[in-house]
Amino acid sequence: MTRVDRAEQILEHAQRMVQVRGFNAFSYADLAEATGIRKASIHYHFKTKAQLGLELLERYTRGLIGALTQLDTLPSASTRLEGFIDAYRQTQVSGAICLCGSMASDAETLDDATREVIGRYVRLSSEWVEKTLAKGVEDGEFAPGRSTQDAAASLVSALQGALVMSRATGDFGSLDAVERRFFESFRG
Amino acid sequence: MTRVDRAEQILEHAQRMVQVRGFNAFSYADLAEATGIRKASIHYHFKTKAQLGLELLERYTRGLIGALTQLDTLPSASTRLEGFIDAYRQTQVSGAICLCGSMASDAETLDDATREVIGRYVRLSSEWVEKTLAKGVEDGEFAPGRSTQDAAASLVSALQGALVMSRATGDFGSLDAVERRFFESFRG
DNA sequence: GTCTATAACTCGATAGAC
DNA sequence: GTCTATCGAGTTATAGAC
Repeated sequence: MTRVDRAEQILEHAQRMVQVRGFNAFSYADLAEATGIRKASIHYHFKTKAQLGLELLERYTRGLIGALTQLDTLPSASTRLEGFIDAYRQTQVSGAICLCGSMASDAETLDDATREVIGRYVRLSSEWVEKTLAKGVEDGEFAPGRSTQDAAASLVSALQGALVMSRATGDFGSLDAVERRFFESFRG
Repeated sequence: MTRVDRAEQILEHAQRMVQVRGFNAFSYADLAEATGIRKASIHYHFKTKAQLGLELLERYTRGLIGALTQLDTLPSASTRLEGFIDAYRQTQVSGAICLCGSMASDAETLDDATREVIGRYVRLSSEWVEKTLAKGVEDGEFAPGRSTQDAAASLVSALQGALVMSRATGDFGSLDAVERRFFESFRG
């Protein structure tokens, strides 16, 4: 297997493990078992676990940017925002939480560079929602009056929280509640 | 030191560590250093780490029930809800996240009994908010029309998420945004 | 209750052969 | 690129003295 393919395979498994179990609850031994190569070979691709975590987040952020670019091609602000929320729903039904939400929980055990990428992901999300919301208001699709900035920050927090809570309660309904309240507040 | 005092002291330190670093990122050695006794003595009070985690959550839930009972003595629904949100703000400024939010992130590494207590905590919170909101509407303090159940589930998710996100971004403003939007939606 | 000592294991990481 | 082998440190947990 080529270097990039193998690295990609490792990142794929590692991401899933972080999203399901947490960054401090999986090991190179787990990755070795999942990929079918030995621990030492994982170190060849990712020298340290901290480095693996950083590349995981950078890759995840690239994925976000790609997804948002895709969503931007949709015709209305509401369909774009529905698509955004749907991505969280997909994460939820797969039994995972957001990679950044998971790593933010362990933030104090990570280095500054890694924490910075998490912050950037959250800001990117929030700013995209705010921009999309403002466009919707501008186009007359949404009712004006509410703060688009507060709405964006609230939505991102609520979606992140809903994923974490639903895994503990087994109740997936809070994500729907978040979505309903979000759109309700911009109804004319 | 008596048995109960020592156990209480250990729980106090352990809770802080879980809220700041995560359940899988602190050890009996850390607790030994914090309390000034040896690792083996910690095991005398809490046989296993899983047992410590369970007792941590049960104690935290008792704290919630006590706090909600206190809040129920306040004169209006809005002051009660402000008090509820303020508790999250205090957690935030102390650099921590909710104990249940932290452990919910590691939920897949915990046993069923422990997960159950987390779920109970979330349900208790959400039901109290819903009840308080409904009372406010009934008393004419809040405008009717919105689903109190959706609002409660959204608020709890958003507060939990805001704590996690703010630690990664360094921006404490999302909690204020959540609060403003929550009360805004019930304004006449 | 708290101690010392240690078992049994897992962790991230490295050296060096192929 | 992947392997075997191993290091040193950390982990939870227990036995038994005081």
